[in-house]
Amino acid sequence: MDRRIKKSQDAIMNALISLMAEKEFEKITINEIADCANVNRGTVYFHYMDKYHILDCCIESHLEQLGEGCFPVEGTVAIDSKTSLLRTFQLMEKNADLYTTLLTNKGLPAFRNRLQEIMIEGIHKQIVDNNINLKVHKDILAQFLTSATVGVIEWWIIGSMPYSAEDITEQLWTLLELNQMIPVHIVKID
Amino acid sequence: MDRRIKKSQDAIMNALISLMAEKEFEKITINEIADCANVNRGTVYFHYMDKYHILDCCIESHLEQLGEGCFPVEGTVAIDSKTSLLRTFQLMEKNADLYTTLLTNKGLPAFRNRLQEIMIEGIHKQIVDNNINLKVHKDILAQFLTSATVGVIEWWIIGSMPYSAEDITEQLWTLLELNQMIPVHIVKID
DNA sequence: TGTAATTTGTTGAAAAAGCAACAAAAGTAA
DNA sequence: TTACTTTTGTTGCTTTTTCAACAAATTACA
Repeated sequence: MDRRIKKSQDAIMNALISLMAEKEFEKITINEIADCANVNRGTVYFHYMDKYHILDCCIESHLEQLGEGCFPVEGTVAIDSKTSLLRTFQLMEKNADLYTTLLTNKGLPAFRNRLQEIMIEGIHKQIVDNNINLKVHKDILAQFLTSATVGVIEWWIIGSMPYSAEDITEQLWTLLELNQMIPVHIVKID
Repeated sequence: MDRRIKKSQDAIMNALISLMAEKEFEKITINEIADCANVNRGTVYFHYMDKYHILDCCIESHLEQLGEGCFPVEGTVAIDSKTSLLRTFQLMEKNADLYTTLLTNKGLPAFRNRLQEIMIEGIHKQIVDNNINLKVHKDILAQFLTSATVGVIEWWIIGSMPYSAEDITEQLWTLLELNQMIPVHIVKID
């Protein structure tokens, strides 16, 4: 890719993020974004339809980075191993400001939703791979586990990471394991 | 000025400085500079003749900034007041890494020389303005005072600023005052 | 020494970015 | 509401930047 494209897009997306840290997304104008990115307004329109499009690309870009950094399996942010989960927490810890902004800006569950969407793909595979004999429907369990996980992640990052990445991983992993096992135990007891 | 020009030039000059912090100027190639600046090699040649030209521009640019930040009188880096001197030390303290690099890179007295050149202009005016009745020729005194001052600045910045900007200013100012007075006293004693 | 690998300048064509100007839309305030 | 200001998209044109390719010069090294 032409290095000018990457430079401009990076500048524009970073500008949006840094503006979102200061003010509500709806109150941000294309002019401000262009100024903050030190880029001509025309350049913004050259790459993006509107600010919602920029936000989408921001989210995808950072989810992609999160995926690359944390998971060998491409295209999925899944909980397919304990160390993957740990790496996820560590990467979010490192860019806490960024993710806090993406998660807390008023009236914008976009990032949260996308994170959950992608995670649910991964967890489906995970459940299949583990060949767990379930009494609970797979889709229900998947929804249950991803909601729980995303919820914990969100709570942890917004609350200024009250535990270390290692601790939170350990605790969450225990819960995830427990919840994947419960159906098996029930079967055994029967 | 087209914002692309400023962006490219800034990137290229910063690249040179950061490379100079790592290795000898003579061993730096245009390729490295372009890579480090994240700019096409052609862009470097579009703005500069060669790496010496880049270095010149770096030096001028930072001397200009030093002048703007420190002296109301434009175009001169002069010791025309105690607070000006203090501001000079403070600005250099703030960008100590940069100035250390410019002053210490092997076999490159370019910055030092330019600093002295500019300072000598200012000190000439200073001497005239003060209407000091001198037994010593003006040009000799100017050379004497600028050499001394630049020497102290260089020693201070390279030696990791062993005194605060305030302290070094106070001490140096005392010496400068003394040396401008000496001829006067001699006259009086006579 | 001689050969290979880098670096250097330069070129031309294509893409991106800049800028100014514009009408339309949206927001503000009297 | 009406005026006024700002923002929004869009357009045409210019400049900068990129990229790839090239021969010449320099450097590395066997």
